[in-house]
This record gives sequence, structure tokens and C-alpha cells, in this order.
Amino acid sequence: MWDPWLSIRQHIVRELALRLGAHGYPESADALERQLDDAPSGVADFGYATHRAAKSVGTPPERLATELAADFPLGGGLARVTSEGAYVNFHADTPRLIESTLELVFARGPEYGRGPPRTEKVCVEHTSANPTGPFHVGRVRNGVIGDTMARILRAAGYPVTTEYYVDDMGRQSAMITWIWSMPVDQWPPEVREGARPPEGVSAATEKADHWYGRPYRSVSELLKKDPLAAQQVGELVRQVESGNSPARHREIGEAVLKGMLASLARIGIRFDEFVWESTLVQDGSVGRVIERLRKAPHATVEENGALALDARGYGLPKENATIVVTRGDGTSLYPTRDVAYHLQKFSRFARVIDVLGQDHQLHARTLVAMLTEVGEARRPEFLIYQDITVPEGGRMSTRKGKAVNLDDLLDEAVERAHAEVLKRREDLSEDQVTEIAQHVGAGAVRFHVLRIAPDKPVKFRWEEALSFEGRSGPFLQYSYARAASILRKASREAPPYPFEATALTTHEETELVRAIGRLPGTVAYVSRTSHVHTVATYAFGLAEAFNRFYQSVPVLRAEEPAKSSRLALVAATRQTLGNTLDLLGVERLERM
RNA sequence: GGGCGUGUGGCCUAGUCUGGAUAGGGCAUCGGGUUCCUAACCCGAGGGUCGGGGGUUCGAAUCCCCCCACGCCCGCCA
Repeated sequence: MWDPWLSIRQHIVRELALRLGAHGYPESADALERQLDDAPSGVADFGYATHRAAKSVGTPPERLATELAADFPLGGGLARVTSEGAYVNFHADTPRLIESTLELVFARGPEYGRGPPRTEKVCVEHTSANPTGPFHVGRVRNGVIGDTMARILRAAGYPVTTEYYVDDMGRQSAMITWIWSMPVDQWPPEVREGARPPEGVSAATEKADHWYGRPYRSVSELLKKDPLAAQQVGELVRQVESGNSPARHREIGEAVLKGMLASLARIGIRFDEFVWESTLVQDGSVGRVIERLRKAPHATVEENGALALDARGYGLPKENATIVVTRGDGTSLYPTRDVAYHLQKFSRFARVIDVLGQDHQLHARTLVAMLTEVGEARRPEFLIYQDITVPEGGRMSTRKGKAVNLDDLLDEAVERAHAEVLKRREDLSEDQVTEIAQHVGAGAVRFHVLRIAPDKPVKFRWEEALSFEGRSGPFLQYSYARAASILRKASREAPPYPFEATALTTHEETELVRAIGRLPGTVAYVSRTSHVHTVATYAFGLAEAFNRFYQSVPVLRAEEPAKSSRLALVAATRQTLGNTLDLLGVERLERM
């Protein structure tokens, strides 16, 4: 037993199938499961629209609804069946629902919401940004979505590994090594000018991603008009590919990555594994992929010796009907190396999920075409999200100078949170205030990115990202803290929580129980659909239900048995909201 | 030009996969609520051609077709 709504749904669907069958309308329980709607709130728990069945049977829908409701068998947590117009309405046995929901929450504790264990190993690869400089806000959507998806899949019962694919082989990371391989005072003037650190900032005082990343944009500009510099960078790429990369290359890459990961850690994103692209070249996997592609059905060789694939027939855009596998000098390209990486992932995992920005959509299809060409039938599942754009238009880009640094956003969020905490709480120590502010700021930013469907483009606006009110991370944290506070004052911070289901009778109480009961279904839904934002929507609804309860129903000042029962309800809310916050990667706060 | 995605009150958004009851929320605006468990909260009000047009259906924000607008991609970059 892991979902308090499951038995009642199953009962309804099973009996409905039987009764509709008796009316001459055969429909499987599975099909009916999909047709069973949530009834409008206040009307009932579930509703079934009879129009379709009625039409097929030749009975007026209203009559069919009346007939079905009249002698529908109760039980399984179903207390009452009514009809309204063409709808059959199913009402749960509320005391029984309260009992099964709260008991389940207390029995499972931190495990509440999780599904039955599964054995298929899943890999969620996300973020995988080049180690060339600090994260901007546009990039973190990938990490937030990927990290949350991984948390949800774990909750759904899968063994999950998160991976960061570190691209240390491309031109972009070579650019950083190239510029830092010479003393700063010998840098080309335009680079030195463009990369000048602000007053008082040095390598010792600044995070490595910010420090090493500073010249990135200027170098990128320089390479467009300086063939000699471009040639030197190209030479470096060849060195890396042949395994003779300067030690500095890996050192800088690791330093920059470390700085980047520190930023992600601030919003709860961590990785299980890192796969450095260069290792795939050095262990020969990329070479083997190139050899297999050379013998592939549609392999061709371009005039300058570049190996390519004639990809017509793969549904790629016309101009892109050729996939280039190696450069003229024989060095590999990113899609080719990514094939090697995917073959490796397939050997380690049953399911491979790639979180990709929409700008990688074509890459995804290229990758699939190349996998076909090497005779690999397995496919990654792509979780595609739209970009975060800048209000003036266009997506964030460090190179174009249109980007907001994640660290800057977080610093600002934490600063504002600090001011808010100070305003509200005079009793806390400076350390407590600082800690709360960090989690509130981080929670606001992470939730802001998470609350919107991945399919939707997001326009970045400071005021929205920094909102602590309404549908926000801090609202959830505040709700959790309120629940924690009541339990603390009652000295009831741990089980057991005895309760009497019949003592919980107000609309606010029963709605809160219903919300608590919806977590397992939400987890199952998201693990199936990858609609990670649904967890954010759920969390908000739960917190809202709790705040309404809090407002209208006294707990500590109530008489028994209401008092104990309400304390149990508060404890169940704290557990459920806490488990949900864990899924969202938003820190729980016992006080704020 | 082709491919993918998006379009829901002033702004942001859920619902779209699997069609079903008066399209839910948040921000902003206006009006209320704290001698009482944390007002980062709660209650109420106004505000909607669900981008436009056709179609399918008993029924369309949801499915199909056409069109419009916006974003991204269409490198021997990643």
C-alpha cells in the first residue's frame, strides 16, 4: 500500500466496468481509469461522464447516470454515489480516507510518496556545460530540471545515477587553456582590455570559474579575426585529441568546473558521476566509433578527407543532410564523441535520459541517426526544455554579453531574504538568520525555475525570480515552518500521533487530507511524463490547503479529541510537505 | 525557406498527452482580517474572443487542417 487513493479508484473502475458491461457497453477497467475524472471540488471526489456510453447504448445520459448511481456497490472506501445531470459522482468515505491517509504517512515517514522499487537502472545526464566560465541563469534550467527529474525517478523507485558530461575537448575549452598558457601581460591587448578584473579582484579572491572565464568572451571575438590565434587554438585541440594535452588543460578545466559546481550546490544540485570527454578518446572508444562509421551504410569522404555520413532519409533539415564525423585533419567532432558516450551509457543503464535545451534538438536527431548508422537500436529519452530569454529578446548568452550570472542572482536573493528575516524575527542569532536567508534565497530561485513547464520559454525578470510571496519557494518553506512551529510548541515533534478520524470534520481539514493523499499519484505521474513542474504545482496546492486550515482551525487551543487529531494532521502535513520539498530540492526550514 | 516549440484577464501561469460539469492559481489593483498556534498568511471584488479561422464531436483550451505572431536550430562550433 503506497497510495491512499488507489483502492477507491480501483473499486470504482472495476465496478463501473461490470455495470456498464451489463448495460451493453463493454469497456475495460484500464480505459475507464483514464475516463474517471476528478469531480469539481465541493461536488464529489471523482466523476464519470456517461454521454459516450449512453450514446452507444441508446439511453439518455441522464437516465444512465441515475441508473448507475442508484445501485452502485459501495465499499473499498466509497461512501456514496450520486448523479447530477449526465454525471455519476463518487464520494469517498471521508473518515476512512483520513484514517488510511494519515496512517500511511506515519507508517512510511520519509518514504511517503515513494512508489514500489524497480530494478531498471536509469541515467539522467544533465547540465554538462563546458568548463569555460560561470553559469548564467539560462543554463541552470537544465540542471534544475535534470536534478529534479532524478529525485522524482528515485522516489518512483528507480536506481538513478546523475552524470555530468564534461566537454574538455572542444575549441571552447581549448580557448581558455590557450589564453591562460601565456602570462597576462602578454595577452593580446583586446583580450587584456576585455578581461580586466574589477578593482581588488584577484585569482586568490575570486571563484575559479569567474576568474578563468573572464577572458572567454574577448578570446572568442579575437579568434574570429586573428587566424594565427585560431591556428594555435586548433593545434591545442589536436594535442588534446592525441592525448598530449598540456597538464594545464586538465588543471584549468577541473578548477573551472569546481567553481561551477559550487554554484549549483547552492541550489541543491549535485552529481553522482562525471565523464570527461577526453577519456572517451584516450580509451579508444571514439576511435572505434569512427571506424564503425567509416564502414556505415551511408559513409562518404569529403574532398579534404573529412569523414561524413549521407543522412538523407533521416528526416533532418535538407541543408543538414550530411553529418560530418571527423574534421579534414581526422580529429573527431562533438556528435561523434557523443555517440561513443551513449554507447557507453547503454552498456551501464537500462534507461538513458538526456536533458537538453531546445537548441540541441537537431543534435538529438543527429545522434539518433548516427546510432542507427553504427547499428545501435537503443535510444536515449530526450527531455527538452525551452530557453530562458532576456526581456529585450533572445536567449542568454555569455558571448553576446546578455546573461545574468547565477551567482549574482543567488547573492541578490540571499541578501533580500536576509533583510526579510531580520524584519520579521528579532529573536534569532546572526548565524540562524544567515542560514535561513541562504535557504530562502536558494529556494526562491530554484522554485522559480521549476514551477514552469519545461516546454515554455521563460523570460527572465529579476522581480519575478526574487519573489518570496504567492506561488514561490519561500511560501512553501514558510508553510512547512508554520507546521513545524505548532508541533514544537506542542512538544510533539515525533510520533506517535494518535487521532480520531471523526474529529476532523471541517472542510479545511478534509481538503488538507485529500491534498496530502495526492503525493504518491503525483510522483507516479511525473516519473511517467517528465512534467517535473507538476510537483511544484502540487506543492503549492498542498501548502495552500495547509494555510487555509491554519487560518480557520485552531490546533493548540482546541479541546480533545480535536486537538490531538489536528496535531496529527499537522504532523502529516509537515511530513508530506517536507518530502515534497526534498523532491523539489528546496530546503526544509524548521523556522523562518 | 525547412524543422521543433510556444501563444490562456494588465503581467506570469495550471489544465492540453487521455475531449466532459461555471477555464483553476499567482502578481498587480481595490476592499476586509492579527488582544488568538509565525500576516513570507487568509477572506472578498473587479478583470478571460483560451492567438485567428475552419473542421470532427452530444460536448473542444484540449483532437485534425489552414493561417498569424514570437523563440530556437539548420557549422569540418559545442
